[in-house]
Amino acid sequence: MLYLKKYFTEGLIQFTILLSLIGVRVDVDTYLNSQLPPLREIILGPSSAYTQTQFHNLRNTLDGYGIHPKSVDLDHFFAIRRLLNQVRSLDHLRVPSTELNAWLVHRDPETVVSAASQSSPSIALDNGGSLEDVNSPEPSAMRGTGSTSESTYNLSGEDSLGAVAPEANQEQGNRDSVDELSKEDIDLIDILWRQDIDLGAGREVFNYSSRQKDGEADKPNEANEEAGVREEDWRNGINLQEGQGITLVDGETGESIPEQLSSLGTQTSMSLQECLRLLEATFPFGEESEFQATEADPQLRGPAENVPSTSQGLSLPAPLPQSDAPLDLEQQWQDIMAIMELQDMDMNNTAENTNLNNNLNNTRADTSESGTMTSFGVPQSSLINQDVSLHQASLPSCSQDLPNLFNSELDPSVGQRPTLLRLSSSNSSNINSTFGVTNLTGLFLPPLNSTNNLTSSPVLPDPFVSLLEESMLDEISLLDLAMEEGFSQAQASQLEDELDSDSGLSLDSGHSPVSPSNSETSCSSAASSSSTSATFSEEGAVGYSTDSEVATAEAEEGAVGGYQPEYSKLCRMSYQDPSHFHNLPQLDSINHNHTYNLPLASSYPEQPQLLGSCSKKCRDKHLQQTKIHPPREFIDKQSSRDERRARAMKIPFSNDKIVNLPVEEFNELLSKHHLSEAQLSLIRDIRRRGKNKMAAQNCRKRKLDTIINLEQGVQDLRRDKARLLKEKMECLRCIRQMKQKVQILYQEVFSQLRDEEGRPYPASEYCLQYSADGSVLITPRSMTLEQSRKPDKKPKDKKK
DNA sequence: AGTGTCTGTCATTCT
DNA sequence: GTAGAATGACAGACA
Repeated sequence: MLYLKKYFTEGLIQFTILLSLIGVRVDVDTYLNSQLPPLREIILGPSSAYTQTQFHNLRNTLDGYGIHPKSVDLDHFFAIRRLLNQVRSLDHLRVPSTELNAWLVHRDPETVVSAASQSSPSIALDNGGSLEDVNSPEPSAMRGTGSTSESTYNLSGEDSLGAVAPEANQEQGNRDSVDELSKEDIDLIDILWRQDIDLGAGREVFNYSSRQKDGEADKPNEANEEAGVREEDWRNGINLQEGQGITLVDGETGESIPEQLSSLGTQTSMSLQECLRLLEATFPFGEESEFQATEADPQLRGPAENVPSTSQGLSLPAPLPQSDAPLDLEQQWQDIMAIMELQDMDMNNTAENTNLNNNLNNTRADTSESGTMTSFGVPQSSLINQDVSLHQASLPSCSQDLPNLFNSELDPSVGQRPTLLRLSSSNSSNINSTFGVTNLTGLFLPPLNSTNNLTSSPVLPDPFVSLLEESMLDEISLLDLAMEEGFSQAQASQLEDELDSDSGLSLDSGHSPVSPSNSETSCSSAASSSSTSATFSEEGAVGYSTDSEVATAEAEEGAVGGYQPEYSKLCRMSYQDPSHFHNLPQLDSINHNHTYNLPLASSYPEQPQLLGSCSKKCRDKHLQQTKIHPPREFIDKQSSRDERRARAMKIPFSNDKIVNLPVEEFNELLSKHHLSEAQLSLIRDIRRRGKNKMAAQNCRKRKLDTIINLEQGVQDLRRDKARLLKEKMECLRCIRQMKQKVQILYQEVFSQLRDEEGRPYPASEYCLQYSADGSVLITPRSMTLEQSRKPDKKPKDKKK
């Protein structure tokens, strides 16, 4: 059933995408500002970001059930996680992967092509992955958007967001009354707004709630005809809001207000908001300002230009300087990964259970704390697995609206909402290929984009863009992150294939940390092989052996028969301490014998301990073997080739002594015994080979240690890099804020300046100049800084 | 049958 | 000069 729905939904989404591609714009974003809470709840869940749910803790405390009774996906997620933890408790990394592909499909409200309405409820889609949930199913908060488009909060009264795929099993639950929830959410938002007012947040943050509160009578889904009017109104508001320096006409009251100030919203600090209010009261931003961002990002505006705009002739400035240059999406993604990884390391060093979603959430949380960055507000535990595949069908104006979506209006919505976003490693390439640039930047820099609407100067660099431009996380970063974050084996391997690692080291190619291959496996396999290799034909003596004697000796060994070299190897391998590599899951599957300096199997008295360190299966095998064969034969089986040669040559001391005795003692030992030349030669060969064997083992161990250390160094460097990137983002953000403040103050000062006749100075002819002593001078633009001051300029002290 | 891994061994260099 | 360590290269066993 789910599959049927999936495919059906896929068809719908593809159809919607097709519509958007041929110019029939399906634009959701224009709804976001006025209708945001419902839509937001559709996408991310009910507005409860301010509610302190214990959602985050549930992931760790519960076994996955009962987190959110309305969310089937969440239950599924926790069930997966529970199973995952169980599996991990077995020291196996097995990550069941759910896959989600979120498609952002926009439609043009004017060209009423409701993708959802034209298609049937169950939207099936996805070429690569299954669109399981875009809306992050919240039955109470959303209404089976897949079931009917009109049911989705009646966004504009007549059409709604299409192409949102629901969970099939939530359709019924999603048919709940949206009106009730909308109202509840409105009330909740209003309450929260009041709280935030107390905390100093501006009302601008809650445009929607204020709107709803002011006109609570006209709920979104009450009357379509009213909604049509209101839709037009808020479109005005939006577009004016987006316009730079354009006086905003309130959509409902018709008042001319500098609404664009409000677009700063939450991303500005309180002082800045106060400043904005001051500006709001002082001047209407009616004239062109030199600070206004004049050109929209071509990438962002491009689609909008090709499509009938909803702005009723008003421009969509969208000053997003970060998009001026085409971004390397892969770099973006890798940088994001790096930051996530950093935060993951910061929050949980053990971090075996952390996943990418947690990282995402951590990132969001951090940025939310920082106040001006993104504030996704997605519950940390709500994001389940690691695979997010956001397929963006069209993004005409998403870059402008998406910020708002994820900004203040979105924050409160996601507290309870299990947005099941997953980063699919299998779709990692899809992410790169299908992620719109604006999508990423909009996701992670929404507030900044919004502030750009007001006063951002074009020269202001977007921190994230510059960050992304400069940060080049290597492929190993992504791959290792995927491995560390618990990607499934298939996903990781696929990711690895995609990354086309050129590393000559194949530490983990054969085995995966997920694979249940451990020392026990090797032991058991060796044991099984030993049982099958009952007859073993010893190879001829090689090397320095003295040949005839040895040949005869080995002929005798053949008479003994049944030599099983696996057995000694097996038992010696049991000495290895796998915990040594537990911190490196990539190395878990390497079952080398790192007990290089331990006594070899030739030291017979140690065999019980050797076997004692074997696994149970190994010991059982050993007992069985000892029952069958006499001890002498067993000793032969435990012997190495040199030992057997030594025995054949009747060397009167053990190979252990031959190899490990100091030179003086060794020579003394040789002098004590009357040995033939062949025996002496064999002894020296045995000693040489034994020494070299240990040397080779040590050499390999050193190699491995070197690799481990290098890997650790890479991790450290990656962590440092991510930290530095984060710091850079913060710095850039602060710089941007400061510039904005300066610009605002500039405009405030400039707007209040009057010449002798009481007329304001035209901004096109005059500008303010700052002097070193803090004073501000107004000078004609034609004059350079070095030119003499004009006689009519008015120095004015500037307060900050 | 082909391939990758592990291990032992040899050759060589260096200490 | 010898012993031994270190290491690259090779081959056999094995999965």
